[in-house]
Amino acid sequence: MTKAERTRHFIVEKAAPIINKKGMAATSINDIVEATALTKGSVYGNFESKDEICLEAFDYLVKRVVADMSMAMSRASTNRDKLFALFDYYFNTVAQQEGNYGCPLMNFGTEADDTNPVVKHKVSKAIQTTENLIAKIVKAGIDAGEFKPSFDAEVFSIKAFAMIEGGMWIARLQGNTKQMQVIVDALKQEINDYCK
Amino acid sequence: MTKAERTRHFIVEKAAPIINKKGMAATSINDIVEATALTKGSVYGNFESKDEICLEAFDYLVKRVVADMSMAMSRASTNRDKLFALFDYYFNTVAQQEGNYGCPLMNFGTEADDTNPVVKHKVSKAIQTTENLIAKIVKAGIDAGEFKPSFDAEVFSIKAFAMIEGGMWIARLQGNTKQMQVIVDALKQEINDYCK
DNA sequence: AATTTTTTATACCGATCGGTATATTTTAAG
DNA sequence: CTTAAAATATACCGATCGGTATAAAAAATT
Repeated sequence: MTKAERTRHFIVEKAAPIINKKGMAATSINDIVEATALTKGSVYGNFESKDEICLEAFDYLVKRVVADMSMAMSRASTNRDKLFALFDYYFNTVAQQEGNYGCPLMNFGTEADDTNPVVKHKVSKAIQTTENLIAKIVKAGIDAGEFKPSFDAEVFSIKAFAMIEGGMWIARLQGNTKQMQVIVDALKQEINDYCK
Repeated sequence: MTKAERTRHFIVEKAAPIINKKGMAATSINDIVEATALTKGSVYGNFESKDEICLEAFDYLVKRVVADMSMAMSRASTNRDKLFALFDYYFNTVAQQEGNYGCPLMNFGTEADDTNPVVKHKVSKAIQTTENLIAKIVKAGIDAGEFKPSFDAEVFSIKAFAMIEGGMWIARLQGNTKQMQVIVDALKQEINDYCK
């Protein structure tokens, strides 16, 4: 790992939470310079443009969410518990307000949808990946004889993901997790209803 | 209605869709000057700051959504049909891509949640109002003997609103309404299940 | 250790940002 | 029609924007 690679990574690490919080357009190079305690010349020696930093920051944030989520689910043995762990992960991250600036998919996606086709496409793919992940677990549960075959994996994955993203968005704006709790409980209830 | 009042309204009308599309921070006074074909002096003769324009634009957009939604629901006679009309309204607005830049609550809320407490509070109130509206219709349906008393109005309103906001967000990023259709169908299904 | 290459710091670029002072024009009151 | 008041246009402000040329410093190669 060369010095430049390490510095690139360092810059992304410091910039990502700021961009996730303030938005891409509202985050200035100066914000990043201050956060890294580097200079503008150093930043532009490692990145071609602010846009490139934003793209890498997005990838970094998504990778971290995926890693944390996988970690949380890995401890579960049944498919039911995997889904529960997934929902709990989302609930817990949004519940801990400290240093949590919301789901990067939501933040980057909402800003990019009418202005930044590259980011928009990245978010779109991440949405599909997450939904597929949920559907896959449901299907595995059906195959394992854990869930009833009438459990519609596609429909549930769409409903669950939309509800979780919507719920996290509401929780952040309301400043509490009351409604997110209702949503997670309802999703768990639906899973239990389809358990044999 | 004085000239100034008319001009204020005119500016808000022209600025609102731009702010909803690009975001508050990314929309410049120059964007508004161009859209209105006025001059900067004229704009600042009618508004104290860009912030004030953003606030009025938000109010304007929300009022329009509420008006359109009420109109769509007014044609329904039963509470079931009112809920159906509400869901169809959201589906139809997100389905018409032309000139639709997404739900103002979603756009303003996501940008404001970590940066603009005033807008954040406005969005928070609007979320509560919309959820209460849904819950109220469900309760009215129960009272009218239309729905089973086991239909939990609070839980349903939270689930439905989160799912619709999440669904519209997904539809805009994916560029199609496939998943929003699944969501609306699922919500209608749930209502029908609670119909007597 | 010497030298070449890479990385970082300084100083600056034109453009644009939100906002304002003031002159001109338009509107409304008498 | 006159005139006072309100609204609009012009020209400008300092600050900040993203980005760059170049010099100084640090790292890597020999």
